[in-house]
Formats: sequence, structure tokens, C-alpha cells
Amino acid sequence: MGTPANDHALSRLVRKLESIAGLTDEERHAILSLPAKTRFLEPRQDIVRDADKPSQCCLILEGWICRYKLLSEGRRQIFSFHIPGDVPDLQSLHIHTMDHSLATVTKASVAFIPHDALRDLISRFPNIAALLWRDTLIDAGIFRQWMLGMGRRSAYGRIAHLFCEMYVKLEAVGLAGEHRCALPITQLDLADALGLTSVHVNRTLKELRGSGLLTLRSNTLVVEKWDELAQAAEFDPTYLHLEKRAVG
Amino acid sequence: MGTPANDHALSRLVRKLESIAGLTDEERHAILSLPAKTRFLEPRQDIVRDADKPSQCCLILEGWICRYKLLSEGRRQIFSFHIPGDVPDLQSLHIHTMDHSLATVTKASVAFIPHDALRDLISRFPNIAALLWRDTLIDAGIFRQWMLGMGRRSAYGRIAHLFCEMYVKLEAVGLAGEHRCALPITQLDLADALGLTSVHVNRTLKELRGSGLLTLRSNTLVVEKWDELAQAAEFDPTYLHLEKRAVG
DNA sequence: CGCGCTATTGAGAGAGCTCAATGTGCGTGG
DNA sequence: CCACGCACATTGAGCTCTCTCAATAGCGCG
Repeated sequence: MGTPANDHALSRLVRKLESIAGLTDEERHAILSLPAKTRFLEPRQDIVRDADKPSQCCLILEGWICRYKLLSEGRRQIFSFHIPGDVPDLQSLHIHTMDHSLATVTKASVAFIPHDALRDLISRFPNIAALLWRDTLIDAGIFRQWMLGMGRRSAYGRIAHLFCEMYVKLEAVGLAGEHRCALPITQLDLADALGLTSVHVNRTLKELRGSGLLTLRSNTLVVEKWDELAQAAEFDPTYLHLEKRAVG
Repeated sequence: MGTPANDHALSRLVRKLESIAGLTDEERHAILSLPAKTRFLEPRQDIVRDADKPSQCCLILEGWICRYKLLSEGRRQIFSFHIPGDVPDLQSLHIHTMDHSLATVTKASVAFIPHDALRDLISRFPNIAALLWRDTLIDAGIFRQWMLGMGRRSAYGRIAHLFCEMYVKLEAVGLAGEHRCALPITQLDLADALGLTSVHVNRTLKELRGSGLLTLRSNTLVVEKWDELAQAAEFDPTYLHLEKRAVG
């Protein structure tokens, strides 16, 4: 059953889902009544590991989290960054063995929701199931954009695209505005997400700053010229399918 | 209602789903009764285009199909290859605007199934919904592997990995065996899938042949040394989540 | 105030790209 | 049955984007 603390945590999920489609009172109540254990995590801490068989999902309340996988010789690829409201390992509900890892990027707080409770929820509320399914499909759409970037965009365009994407995603959940947002990741994280080297990210960032498109100080991104950045990135937000504006 | 011809077409979907989990007689019957229009398509023909709002999904009966997106100056990224039994645009059921295109690679035959019928099906059979959801999640897992390749694997490893993946997928639906399968794609397709140039694919293929790992003649791939190929690719099939063996 | 992590910069190397020419197989029409 | 055309595969030469290795600088925190 939901305690007041859980309600607070789970309201993040409610808001996220409501940013996509309406929920009935009953549905909202069912979500808020999910059992959830809140945990506070340090930066760079694994939450779920490659090959694990989790029995719960992780709702992000605060901080950034990423999915990644390692190859030999320390090569790492980050697949996605996740922000509050996301459930980055929702897939574990249907795919029992993890094929990648989940870790914090920053300090974070998360709520763990047991699979059983989620399965019960979606069997009682097919609408919620559809929303969650849809969410995983949007995730896949973001993967495709990253593929497009790694396969066919220059380092410059790739970084620009990621910044556009993160800004829009953060804005949609009320964590950004006025072309300004937090960007609490190192250049090494950026490199591993974009298929580059941190050295090259550094140089390209310098170029991006040099052309006056953005500034980046103390983990804050300020987009000075949105249109030009979006153009350099060939950024078209359709793939994020943000049909409604979310509340803060 | 399903005609005998449709039954034949839809049995491909039944077999695909049964390769993952059991279906009840009722579920099987419901799938076989889906309305479906079969069409024969030429190579390199678009089926659904970026920005379309489709009202049906496409079940592949024969041939290879790919998903791709274009950037300026003719840059193309292929996101996935699909083979008989796949429903490559299942996502259009929940995401109404296409953020990429779907096209044939080879001659193909496909069955179009209206969204309405699919929505009705999944609302009556939550089990089928779960299976289809799961299928889209595996798709996303394949995207992640491609990302990993484009971000962190050499051209050599990337090609090797794709070959391993396609072989295993084809084998799972009975279209490959004895380390031999059809590979009806051009080096340009390969390049666009891997984020490379067709020239470089050509040279790397030569290298792969040279090291005796495989042969490639008249669109047929023969893996001469599976273990070495898999090792060069760092191929681990876990991400395909093929829990059961399929029938031919 | 010093350690440790991250950012920055330099120099040289290399994987993969571009441009361009040539070869090869196959389907079509005569 | 042969000639042609076209698409695809192959090869060469030179280039550049990105990487590697390595050193230096800056910043946050105990």
C-alpha cells in the first residue's frame, strides 16, 4: 500500500504518464497505491547489472541515471540518459535477463517498485499498460536517433543533437526552461554516449562554444542560439512524441 | 475474418510468437482470424514513410525489409533488418506518427493487418499483448547492440557482429542452418546499417574472407569458423532472448 | 593545502572516408 | 545466343576526422 512518502514518489510517475495522456481517477489512485521503496544513491553506482534478473523496476525521483554496456578493454557504450519520472528498466518486466547495466550518473533518489505490483497494475488497467508500452517504444525511438547520430553525424552534430534532446526532455518535465538546463555529466560520459573519445568531445565542445551556440559552465548548459544549434544537429523533436506539455 | 490464404499468412505470426511462449488454442485461433491483406512488393520499395500516420501493421511473409531514416545530403542510416515472421512497424499501434521509414530490401510479400483488429486482439488477449510488447523490447535490445557496435566496435567487429546476429535470427525461424544463410543485401545496405562506407565495407569483407572466417558468394553467407567469428564480434546472443527453439 | 578527478592542450598516428576508375555478373532486347 | 546496359563489387591514392599517448591545468573537497 502507498504510504504518504510513496505517494510523493509515485506522483512523479503519475505526472509523467499524464504528460502523455489522461488518467482516470481510478488509474491515478492505483498508481499512487503501488508499493515503492525509496533509496538514495551515490554517483556512479550500479543499480542493476548486465545479466541480472531483477524483480523490481526503478522509478527515478531525482538525479540522472544511464544505461550502458561494457566490452573488453574497458570500452563502454552508454545507451541512454534518464531523468526524474523515467522508469529506465521497465523492460525487465518482460525480459527477464538484463542485457546491459543501469547506473547512476549523479547522486540520485529512486523508488523501487516490485514487478508483481506492476504486473497486477497493468493487468487491471490495460490503459496504463498501453501507456507504459508506448513509453518503451519512445525509448526505442531515442535509440534510433542515437544510432543515426553515431552512424551518420559528425562529432559536432552528434553533441549538438544530444544537447537538443536532453534540453527538450528536461523541459517536458519542468526541469528546464529559457534554453537553460543542468547537464551534470562529465565529458567522458558524453564521449561514451556518443561513441567518441573524451579528448575529442573536449575539442568539439570548444568549437561549439566558439561558434557561440552555447555556453557550458559548472554543469549548466545554456543554449545561446537554439535555432542554429537545432539546425547544426538536424534536430527534429518528432521522435520524442511529446504530444502534450507536462506540468512542472 | 480469416480466409484460408490469411491463415497461411498469419500462421507465420503464430509460429513466431510460439517460438517465444505458448499460446492457447483460443489465442491461436484469434490470431489466425485476423483480417490481413497480402501484397507482393519489389526490392527497394517504401512500405511506410517517415512522418506517415499508418492505420495498419505489416507482417513479413517473405523477403527482407529494413527500417531507415535519411539525413541531408543523402546520408542514410538503416536501423534494423527484418525477416519473415517479424512485424517491423508494430510500434505504429501506439505511436501514431512514423519517425522513420520502412522499405523492402529484397522482393517481399507482406500481410497488412489493420490497427483496429490488432487493438481488438490485444484488448481481448492480454497475453498476446504482453508477447508483442516483449517483441518490441527485444527490438530495442537489438538497437542497443547496434549502438554498441557503431560506438565502440571496429568495422571488422561490427560486420562480424551483424553476421552473427542475422545468422542466429534466421536460424531461429528455420531459415538458416549449418552455419549457412541467405544474405540478400548489398554492400551499400551493409554500410548504411553499420555506419560505414560501402568502400570500407568492401575492404573489410575482403579481410574477413582473407582470415578464413567466412565466405560470401551469390548472396549466401557461409560461416567457416563460427567460434572465431563470434569471438571477433564479441557476440553474445543473450540480447536476442531466444528462449525456445522455433520450428521451421 | 594537497589529493583526485575532470578539463584542456599538443603532437603524431591511424581507421575510415572521398573521389575516381575498373571489373563483373546478370537481365533484357534484338 | 549475343551485345548492351546497369547495378554492384573491387581497387587505388590521398585525405581528414577522430584516436592515442602524454603532459599540464583547474577545481572541489577533506
